[in-house]
Amino acid sequence: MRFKINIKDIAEKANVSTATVSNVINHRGRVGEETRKKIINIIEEFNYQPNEIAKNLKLNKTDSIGVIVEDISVFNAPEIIKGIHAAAEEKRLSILLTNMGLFSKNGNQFPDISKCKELAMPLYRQLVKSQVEGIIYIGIHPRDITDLISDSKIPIVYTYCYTRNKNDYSVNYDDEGGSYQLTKYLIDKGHSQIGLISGLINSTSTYARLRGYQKALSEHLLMFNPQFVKTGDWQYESGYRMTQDLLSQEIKPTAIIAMNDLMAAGAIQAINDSRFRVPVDISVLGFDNRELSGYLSPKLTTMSLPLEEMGKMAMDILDQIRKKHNVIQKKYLLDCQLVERDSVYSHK
Amino acid sequence: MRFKINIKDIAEKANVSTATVSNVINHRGRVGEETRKKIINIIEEFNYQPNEIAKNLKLNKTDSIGVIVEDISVFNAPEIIKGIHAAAEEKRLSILLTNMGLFSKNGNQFPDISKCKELAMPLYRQLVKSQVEGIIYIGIHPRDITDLISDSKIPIVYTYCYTRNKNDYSVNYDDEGGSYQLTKYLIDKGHSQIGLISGLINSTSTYARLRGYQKALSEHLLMFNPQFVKTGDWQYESGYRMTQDLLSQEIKPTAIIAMNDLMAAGAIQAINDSRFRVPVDISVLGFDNRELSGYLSPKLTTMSLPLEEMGKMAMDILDQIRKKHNVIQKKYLLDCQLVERDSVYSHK
DNA sequence: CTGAAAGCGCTTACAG
DNA sequence: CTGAAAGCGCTTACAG
Repeated sequence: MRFKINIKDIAEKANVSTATVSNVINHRGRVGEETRKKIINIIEEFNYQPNEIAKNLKLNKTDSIGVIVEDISVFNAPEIIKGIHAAAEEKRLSILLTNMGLFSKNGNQFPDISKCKELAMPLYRQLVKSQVEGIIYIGIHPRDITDLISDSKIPIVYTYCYTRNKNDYSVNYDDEGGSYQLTKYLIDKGHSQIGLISGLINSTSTYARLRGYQKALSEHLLMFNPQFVKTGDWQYESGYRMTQDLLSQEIKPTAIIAMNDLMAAGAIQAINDSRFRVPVDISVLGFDNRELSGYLSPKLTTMSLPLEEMGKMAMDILDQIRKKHNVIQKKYLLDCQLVERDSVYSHK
Repeated sequence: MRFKINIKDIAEKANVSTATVSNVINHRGRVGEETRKKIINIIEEFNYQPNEIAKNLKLNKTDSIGVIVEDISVFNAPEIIKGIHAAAEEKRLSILLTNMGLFSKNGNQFPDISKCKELAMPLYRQLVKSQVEGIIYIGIHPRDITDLISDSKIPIVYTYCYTRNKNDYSVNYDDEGGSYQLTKYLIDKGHSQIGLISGLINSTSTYARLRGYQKALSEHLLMFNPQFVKTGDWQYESGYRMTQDLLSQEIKPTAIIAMNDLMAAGAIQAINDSRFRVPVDISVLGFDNRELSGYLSPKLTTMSLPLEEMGKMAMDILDQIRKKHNVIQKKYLLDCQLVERDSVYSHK
């Protein structure tokens, strides 16, 4: 006695062939109204659910896509995955999720590409065997991961990371643009002495954000003062220390942009611990719009990353490829959005 | 011309039967060393990956389990999923993840069970069709969801939520114990006037935490003073307001336990905005150990939830059931752990 | 409108 | 040690 009922059982009970049952389930072929009703009833009576595995094998498609996330406990992952799910639901695709646990295993440093490969390939192979029709790879940090997965037979869209390969798809946010917006926002509020606390210098984001900062400055004919740029390491402590540095200088900035919210939290703390106040004496801006930014004192004005949209976009691209539509553009850059809160003072 | 190579292709190229190829792939049956080597070489040459879908159909098992998460962007989800993945990897199981997006669609209120059911059932059915061998259901908030999914043929483990059904499996953290620990910790530091800002009163957690608080008090022969208990709604603002209430009373607490970190953040802010200081005048404790707790000023001492362990445990239980082992215990309660930081003052 | 039959890519009990 | 054949639960082109 089998545990699960199958299409043959239904066919027998209804005194029809499996072909007919299949036709009514899939609303195809012409089936007499009588027969159809009888079959529907039996299906409901036995709560029959067709075996997708068998269907997939026969049809040689799975309507499923794989996701490899470098680390699900890093702040960007849940929102991106959420976007992927929203788009997948719409397209009736299912998601096979795998987690490398890269951050947990390696800390905040980027492991070298070969180490990543070692972690990623087993997951990739597992997804291939499971016949996923596409893969979304979610990076832990925007960076070049060329050749992590070489010449895949199934399409891959990289998000929150990218490759140098012209044929690879990637969707990222506009780091330079976000930083430009932040700087311009400050300039528009009358600031001209703007400090910058950068992330680690081996990071693509750091450079892009630095470019955005310089671009806004030069467009508004403001001098770029290297003294105002301090190198942090993305962590709270470095935001604190670099702010102390900035405050100890002869000429002090009237505003500080930290390249992420964690360092901005450190900056606020350093200022609060000094004789200055945020934002009246010194404004502080963050980047990322992480949860904590809304609970600092004062609440932090920061740049929100289009994470959910990135997930959606990645899924959309995969779907286009799946449908054999021509996807012309390979590299996407989505806009960030300013979140105004209470940490910036207007001098106008 | 097919795109993918299959076992038959390999068999032909090696001049053997598919049975033999299958035997070498699965290390079963006796195959001559010569033949084995020849086949291995061909497999590698063509980078052949067996089709799991076909294997699954034949073997009538999928080695995959489904996860239904009520909302992946709620703070508890990523860590639980991480734990699930860690355990799944070890057991060589794959994860089919689905997201209800409950919070995004409904806000912080608990939607009624019928609304949840409407959202959950399609995901459940999809997982059943995909032949998952078990399901882990991750709640948005600890609560009773009896009958959300009724008499499932495949085993379900509920985590971060539970049912009244004696036969259902669930794994949760010990709310009462956590709250007891927190209160006792304060008492041990010499506090006797301890304020409490609760969550919404329709919440199981709120009651369990209240019980833990009262238990610690009475065990140490301290009076329970209803004036010290204020009802919040889990949000920052309510923590702020309720703390103001507490501060305006004749007898002021020397410490405040907020039932989550968000309200604790509000409490700290309210105290900082008054003539008192944290922690010298008033200590503040949170619950949940969310990321922001480490960036408040002062850094918040709080209760860490065993999220990753919950995920692991849920996966372990499913694996036991899958292996037809007898799983005696149905309901699990995992311990929370105190995270000591800077928001508590010792009066000893 | 309905059914018989082939086949998707595997595995396995059995025969040799 | 190796292979022929059946079968997992579906779908579909074809015949009637």
